[in-house]
Amino acid sequence: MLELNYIREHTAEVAERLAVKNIDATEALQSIIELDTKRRETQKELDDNLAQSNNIAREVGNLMKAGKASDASELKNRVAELKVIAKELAEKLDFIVAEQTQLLIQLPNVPHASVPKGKTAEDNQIVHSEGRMPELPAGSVPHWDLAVNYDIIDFELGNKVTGAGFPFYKGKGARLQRALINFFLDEGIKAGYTEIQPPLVVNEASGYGTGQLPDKDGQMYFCQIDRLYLIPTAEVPVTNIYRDVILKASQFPVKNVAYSNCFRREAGSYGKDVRGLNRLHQFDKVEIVQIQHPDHSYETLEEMREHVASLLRKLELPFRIVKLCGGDMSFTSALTYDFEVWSAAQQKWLEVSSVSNFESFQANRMKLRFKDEAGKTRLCHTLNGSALALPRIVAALLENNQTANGIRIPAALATYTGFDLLT
RNA sequence: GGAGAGAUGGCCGAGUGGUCUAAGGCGCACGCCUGGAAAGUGUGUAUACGCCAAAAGCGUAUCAUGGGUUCGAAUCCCAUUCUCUCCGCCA
Repeated sequence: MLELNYIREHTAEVAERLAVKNIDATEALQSIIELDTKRRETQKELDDNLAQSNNIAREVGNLMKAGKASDASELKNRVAELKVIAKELAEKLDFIVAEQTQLLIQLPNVPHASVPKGKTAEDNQIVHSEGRMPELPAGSVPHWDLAVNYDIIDFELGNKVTGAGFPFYKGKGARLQRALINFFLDEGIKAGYTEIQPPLVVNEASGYGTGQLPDKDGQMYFCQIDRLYLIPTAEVPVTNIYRDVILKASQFPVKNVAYSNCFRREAGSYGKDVRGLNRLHQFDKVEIVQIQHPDHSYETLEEMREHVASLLRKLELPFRIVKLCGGDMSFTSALTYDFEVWSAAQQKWLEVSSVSNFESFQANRMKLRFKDEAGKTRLCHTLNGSALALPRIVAALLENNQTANGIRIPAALATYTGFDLLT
């Protein structure tokens, strides 16, 4: 949620920057500001009314104590009158605030000044490329075939037991999953992150805190009877640790790394993009989250970007980094780098990580603040990134490293799998 | 799931209808004292919104959350959430 004061003081600028995300917010912003004026007027009236009531109640108390109860009845009536007005004002205020919040909560984050204009992924900026795209031997196949040939991932079984998008990992496939999770976590810990094991379901307040609600309501699995959501990413429980928290400036940067299953309904997805591991309803991901002083969040974004790059380097995967254009960015982000690995058999780039700075957008929703040097309470900046999401990494590892003798496992990972050739 | 008890400021804890912007203690910050430190001592110590050009100041709200009773609620009533104890079930 954007900060109200900022909107009030930089209305034109906010509208301009939201236009980069292809959002015409002029009308919404206008309404928000009009509502804000009304809100303040109404609150002033209400506060004054309540102040009068409080004063009279105090007088009544004094009269009672002085034994002049009869003198108080006039005053009691006066408060009764004030109360009628107060009730109306309170209802009016609630209504205005609800309307304003509704508008505010639907407004996306403004993109950073460096974000390129654009509508779709086509307009994203490639900012870095690295690694060699392998020439695959004749007879090479995509990972969904390798999964069957080596009996390591069973999609059919997933269909039977649960449904599409919930595969079983078996034998060395399961071992490979576990190896990747441990590798990613260990690398995170080495980089100074504290490991967290979060709950896999969250309540409504947490969904709002990180911005999944109300924007992505239909994309999360929902457990009706307990009103809990299955997490689409560990970002949600981990960032919400800091909901309603006031940090000390000395605690920056807060660095957490968490492995979790992620659940996504992916409503509306179809076609060949969902083949094999390309898009699943349940998948594994290690997520890094940082909370930082507003003055340093962009340095932190670069640091996180470098961390993710180092992981891909160690996995010997060719990758590129793209800076997302306004139209392709998420609702909550101010600046996002996507990481894509080259999937040699599919002959395409697969997104494996998204590293974002949310500035104060999430912090404002969550009331995540800190005391600055002057003792003033201010909003923190939050950042997160996948480091990394497993399925597409597995797809690329299997495809890129297939040989006549088996699938080669990169050295950094072989320590964890216990084998350097998957046969 | 059943029965009972409870939820107060960063923490502990007092407070069962009016002076509660909540006693007392701990912690923390700053000062005094000291050669320095400890001890001692003094002062301060929440959040949000609003009024104000701004600071100071003032107003309103907040004692788990949401309603209600009352001129007046931390205190009484109702609902919800959470915690603890006992019983049941159970990885």
